[in-house]
Amino acid sequence: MPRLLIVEDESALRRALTINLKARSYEVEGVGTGASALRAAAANPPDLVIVDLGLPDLDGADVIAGLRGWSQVPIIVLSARDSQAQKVRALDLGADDYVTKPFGMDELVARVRAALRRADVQDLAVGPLVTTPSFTLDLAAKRAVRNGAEVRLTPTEWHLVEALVRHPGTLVSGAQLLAEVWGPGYEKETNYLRVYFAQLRRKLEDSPGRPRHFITEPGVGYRFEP
Amino acid sequence: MPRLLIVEDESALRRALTINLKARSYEVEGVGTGASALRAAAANPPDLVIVDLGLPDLDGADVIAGLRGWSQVPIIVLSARDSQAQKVRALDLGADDYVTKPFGMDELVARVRAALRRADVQDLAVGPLVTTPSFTLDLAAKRAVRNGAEVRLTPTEWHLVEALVRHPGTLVSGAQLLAEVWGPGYEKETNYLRVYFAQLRRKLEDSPGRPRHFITEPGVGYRFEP
DNA sequence: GAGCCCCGTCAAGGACGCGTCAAGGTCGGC
DNA sequence: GCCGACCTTGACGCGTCCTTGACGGGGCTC
Repeated sequence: MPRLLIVEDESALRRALTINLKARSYEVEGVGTGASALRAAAANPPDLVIVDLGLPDLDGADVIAGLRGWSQVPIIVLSARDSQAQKVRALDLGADDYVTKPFGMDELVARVRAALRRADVQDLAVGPLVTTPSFTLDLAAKRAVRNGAEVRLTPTEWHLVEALVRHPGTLVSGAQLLAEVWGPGYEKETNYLRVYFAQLRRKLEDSPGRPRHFITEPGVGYRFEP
Repeated sequence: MPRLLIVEDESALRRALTINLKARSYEVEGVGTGASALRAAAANPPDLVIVDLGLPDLDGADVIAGLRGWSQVPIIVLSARDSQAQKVRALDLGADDYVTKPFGMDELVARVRAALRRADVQDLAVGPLVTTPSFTLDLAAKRAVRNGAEVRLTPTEWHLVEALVRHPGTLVSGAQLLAEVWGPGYEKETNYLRVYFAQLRRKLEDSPGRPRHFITEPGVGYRFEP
């Protein structure tokens, strides 16, 4: 479980980040000032640091320089959109990546994962890779591979796969899948599920007629078997 | 790949310099004393030397004099702001350029490049290079080369390339690209992406009709394939 | 064993997204 | 003030994807 250190003075945003990353089972420590960030990093070295460039005491760039003095830990910078110069300087000082505010949570998580992967840190948190004997799915990169060849999935197919794969081994009701992929109000359109699961099985299963991974539980819903 | 020798007693700064210059694929050797600097330069002549004037054993000026006794290697001096006299003396002794502390990394890199160019050292190591079988991109220097010829990209094209290339192999959503290049509020202007990717492909791809590096994932976003 | 329900399959239509081209419009340099 | 480079915007054709309907089969109930 990788440790993250978040340096962000705005407490609302810090809280939101902490909660969201903890929900993805990272270990998270949040601080509000540059000085405490350097102290915290020294006391308990994190696997990755997220730094806001606009801090009250030190400049975010000073934090990066301070860390880079002794540590190779990956650093992701949060920056306002209009501070191009600051951003460049942060990268020059040794930041690994940056995210422009405002940003989506999933985007930030994707960068965190990528940075940890580059740094060769074991990222056990909801790995983007889903593997079965028949195929491999990379949910983050939206890539599917079967027998060494890439398989193209349409957006709706991806959405459906994601909704199902998030609960491996357990059963998901048809209504739940419909509501998640097509939105509330589509709970009755079980047709969609039939059509799309047929396509998914044709694209991913070894013998679409006898699916081994996308399994129908008659009268109840569907189940993903890794 | 030019070799740089860094002479700096403050270990945090020495490390920061080393890491940052290595990141630009220079070969870097760092030492902390004037004596070891002269020894290192004699053992393995560098293409450029960066010297801090405030050293514990020898004065930085002595290092310059020691080098100039037998070598024309370019020398860049790091000096505190208030030591004007020291600075002049260093230049008199044969230093080529100086940078006043505190300095930005990009400034130092610029001087390094300039000094190497003046010294006619092949400076191939210009920053983060992105290479594909069809073309080469130098994001730092904003240069694109295809089939040996330089290709001009407009500012927006560079911005878009940068936003995409930062995640090689993985998918970037259209909204994300739009927000990063054109700013928040432009997430719906998918027109821009179509127009600009068409231009990029025409400028960089071998067969723009069948792009191999700037790939569209229909309904989702775009992907850069190195 | 007949009827019903649920599921899988197939095909056709229409909608949507993408690539392409071309025409204004804006900004900065000469 | 003119010219060129660049950005924005609209229109059009094409291909893909989503939706929808019909059909058939298997299992369960009666």
